Amino acid sequence: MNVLEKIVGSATSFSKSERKVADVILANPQITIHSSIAALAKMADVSEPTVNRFCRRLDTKGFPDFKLHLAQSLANGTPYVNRHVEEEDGPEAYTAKIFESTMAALDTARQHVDINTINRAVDVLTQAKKISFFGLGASASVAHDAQNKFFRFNVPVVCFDDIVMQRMSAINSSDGDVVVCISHTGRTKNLCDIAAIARENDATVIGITAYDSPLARECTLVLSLDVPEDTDMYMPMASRVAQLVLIDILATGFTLRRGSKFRENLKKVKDSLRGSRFEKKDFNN
Amino acid sequence: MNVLEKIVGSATSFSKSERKVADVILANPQITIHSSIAALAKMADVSEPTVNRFCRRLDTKGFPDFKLHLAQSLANGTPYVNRHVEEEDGPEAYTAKIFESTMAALDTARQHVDINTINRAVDVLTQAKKISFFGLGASASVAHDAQNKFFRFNVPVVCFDDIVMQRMSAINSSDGDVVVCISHTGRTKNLCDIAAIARENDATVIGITAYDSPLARECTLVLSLDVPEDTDMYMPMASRVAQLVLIDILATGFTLRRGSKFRENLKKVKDSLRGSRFEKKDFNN
DNA sequence: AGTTCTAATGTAATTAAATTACAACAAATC
DNA sequence: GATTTGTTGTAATTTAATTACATTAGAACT
Repeated sequence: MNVLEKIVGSATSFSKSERKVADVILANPQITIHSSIAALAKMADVSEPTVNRFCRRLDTKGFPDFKLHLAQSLANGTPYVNRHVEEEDGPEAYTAKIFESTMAALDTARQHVDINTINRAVDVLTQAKKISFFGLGASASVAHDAQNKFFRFNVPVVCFDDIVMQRMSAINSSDGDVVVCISHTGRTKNLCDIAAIARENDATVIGITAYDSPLARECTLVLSLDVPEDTDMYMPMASRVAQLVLIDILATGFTLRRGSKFRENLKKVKDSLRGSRFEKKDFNN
Repeated sequence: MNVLEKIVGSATSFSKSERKVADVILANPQITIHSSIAALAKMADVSEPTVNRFCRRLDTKGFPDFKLHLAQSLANGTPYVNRHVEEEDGPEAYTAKIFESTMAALDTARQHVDINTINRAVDVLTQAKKISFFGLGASASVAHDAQNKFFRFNVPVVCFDDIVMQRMSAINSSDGDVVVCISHTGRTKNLCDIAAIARENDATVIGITAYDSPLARECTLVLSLDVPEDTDMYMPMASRVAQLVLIDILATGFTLRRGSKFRENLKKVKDSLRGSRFEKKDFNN
């Protein structure tokens, strides 16, 4: 919890003089961080030790330390806020807002994601005989992306964005196979069925979906992101970015688990593209 | 520009002792902000005034002021330097690093993106008779995602991740058609060809690619993101997230341009999914 | 209402920290 | 090799923050 919030939060437990200090700080936080304890004391019309005591009450070591925390609060506060796009926004406004709310979403995702589950998912994936990525609608592109990452690892990977193929694939799965079901809401009936079928056939099912959703119930392992989606636009935006980052994390975990020798393989995959590309030097003349 | 970046940036202009100070600070920024000038001087094995001069060189009022700036830099959570995944990172470390470097990438993308071009791209897209999204490899999933967004707008949209189809589609394009080519490097030969073909057939070609790349040359409009990609993992990660956000921005711009009546259409598309989903109430009992 | 106790606040002294002025030194130039 | 310029450190000074203690205000109890 940042200091500014803490000041507001513990407002009731302040004494009269501490109140005065709090008010001055909240009114001019930016000035506060560049003031000495004497200047602030004068502004709040209290003595210097009162300011010092105020700082200590907020679990800081003293005034300088308090300023440090305050500075951090101020820096943190502004950047990543979830701002909604409004009807009258111009290109500048909506561009900024979408970038910022996406970053905000990633920030909350980072805080909510369960490292332990990620680790277990990586475990499961590294030991998989075959990995299947299933997604529908907007999540289909996430599934494709996942396939694009994991096929580089020289593991059998498939990706289906079609219920019929998914269903057939699920029925054919067996012990040692891993099925990754991707769905933001976790309420798509067909995908729930498919997860159930895969599990009945002894596959390990990893869900990249909402915690406490019907799909989550069907999964062996649930990777939940808890990203607040801006539904004003009726399109999945931030949630899908978070899903992709999660895929990146799983893929990274995978490569790290495999060790450095394996990483050379990845380079080979990348190098294989050379022929199909313009080299930088070709272009610079 | 934040202090950490500034330290890295002005690395060359430092003297020998200042270098020592910079190294110590970059290595333990968190410790630095809680140290006195004496402690830091000792760590860097220099005198106190040297540290002070170092602070002043970075346009701060002195050491305490420098610590304030440093605290703010750190607070942003965003990466400074060396947020790359290391061999020995555990799940906690690599998860944090990937989230942070992705957010950092979005932040730089936001700063570099040209609003004017975005606006023109939205113009072009709203007036398109048909929109085609082309991508190969990792960019294919971005193209799919774009299709998933734009088809909701009731405009003819196609998406191909296959050079043959792309080529045929490009040849058949005509005045009023918009082709969006997606490629991080902008050096994929086949895609450059396809962009050229589309333009020869009077289509407007929008490139989501690197500025100053062969592909960029072939495009009518270039949306450049300038995201520094961490190539350690040999996989496109941050760049692709930035591309997706850009797609979100274009889609949002599109809906805003079309006005509020149009937005009701979007809701209808979303509502159409209802039958295929578990309702929240169904699940809660 | 008066007394006593406790908590809150301020004053003054102390300590710690940062900055300045200046001297010594190293490296570069003539 | 001398001189100049720039860099670094030592010691003195100044400034800021903290502590110890005294005072006051307010609450609780007689």
